[in-house]
Amino acid sequence: MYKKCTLLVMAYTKKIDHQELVACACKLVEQEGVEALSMRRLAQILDVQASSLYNHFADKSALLAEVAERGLYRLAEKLEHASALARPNPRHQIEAMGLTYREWALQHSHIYTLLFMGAPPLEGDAPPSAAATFAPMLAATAQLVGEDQAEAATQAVWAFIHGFVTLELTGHMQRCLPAEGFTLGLTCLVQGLGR
Amino acid sequence: MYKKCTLLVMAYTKKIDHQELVACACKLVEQEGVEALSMRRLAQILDVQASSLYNHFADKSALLAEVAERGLYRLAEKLEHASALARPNPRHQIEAMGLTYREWALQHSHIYTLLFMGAPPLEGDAPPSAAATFAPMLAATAQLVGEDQAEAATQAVWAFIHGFVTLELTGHMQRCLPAEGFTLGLTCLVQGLGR
DNA sequence: GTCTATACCTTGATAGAC
DNA sequence: GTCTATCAAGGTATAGAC
Repeated sequence: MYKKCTLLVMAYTKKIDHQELVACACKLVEQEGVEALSMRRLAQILDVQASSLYNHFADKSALLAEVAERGLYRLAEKLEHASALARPNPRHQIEAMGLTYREWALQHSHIYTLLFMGAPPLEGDAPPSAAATFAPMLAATAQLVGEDQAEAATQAVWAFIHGFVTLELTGHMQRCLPAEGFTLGLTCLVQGLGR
Repeated sequence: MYKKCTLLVMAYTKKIDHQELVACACKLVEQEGVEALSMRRLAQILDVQASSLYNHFADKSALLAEVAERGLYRLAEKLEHASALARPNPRHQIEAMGLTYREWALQHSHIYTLLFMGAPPLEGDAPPSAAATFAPMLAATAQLVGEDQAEAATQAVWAFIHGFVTLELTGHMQRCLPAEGFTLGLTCLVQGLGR
């Protein structure tokens, strides 16, 4: 009797923790990609009805934004760490960040795709955690080419790394061992920038 | 009477020309992107029922492959032309191809997205028109760094250009004038490769 | 070769009971 | 906060009449 009563009282009470929800969404995206993340699928994993999810965020895009931000912070941490290890030589820092960036992107391909291969960033023009991601690269390039050209140099280095990674991820660069072109290009680019 | 008879005879006869169909699909993708290309939409534009389209290709992916191949040939033509104009200096050729590539990609953003930002190429590992696209770049890099490193150098240059273009197309590089970082990076990369 | 009609799937999101 | 039930779209593809 008491048990039954307890169960009835327990019905329709909190089952979802927000952090757990986002973590689950991250995991799903990381393993199967953005297109695998549907309300129904996510609800099924959390053992909940799809409509219940809407009590925890406005719509799907809000959830995806949280997933993306989490990923971006992870990447930023890695880059900062790599840069710190290679200090104080800016060339070494840039090359180290490049290798780290590529490694992370290949290991978290679906998250990376969500971050940089999809639609433009949701917010106006200044993502919240984006600044932290590029800060170490900006610092290193500033040391290498001066403050004036730091932004352009960062763009160039980022473009190269991002381009290489995305070509690998989309399967457009399977011939020959890709790492060769990567290190060659990164070295040459840094060399060219540094004079 | 005769008129009516003629109309009846004309009914259920050929309305779709294959070339026209592909051209229409190209136009639609070029203007509104791949996701805008649905069987219903395409049929509506051609003033035909959606099911009729299946008499002209097996499925949607076959149609998309035709659209992509057409675009790739267009790009290949542009690159070949740009390279020819800048001969015989390989550095000038590479830089010219880079500028042309970027220009074409930005002008045909949706086609470019279809070509290089989506799933891996459909065929096993050797696209038909891909070779033609990269031939001039391979020739120029071979002249610059030798046959041995030509492939790696081509990968590096391609990665840079592709990366820059895709970051522009996805809106991840709107701050500051992007062309600055592009020419800077391309010049430095070519410079670094050529010694 | 085109037509009508439809089967069958997916998705995001909402209303109202509890 | 969760539930059931449902809406409103959208997609690819097929069967069979003409």
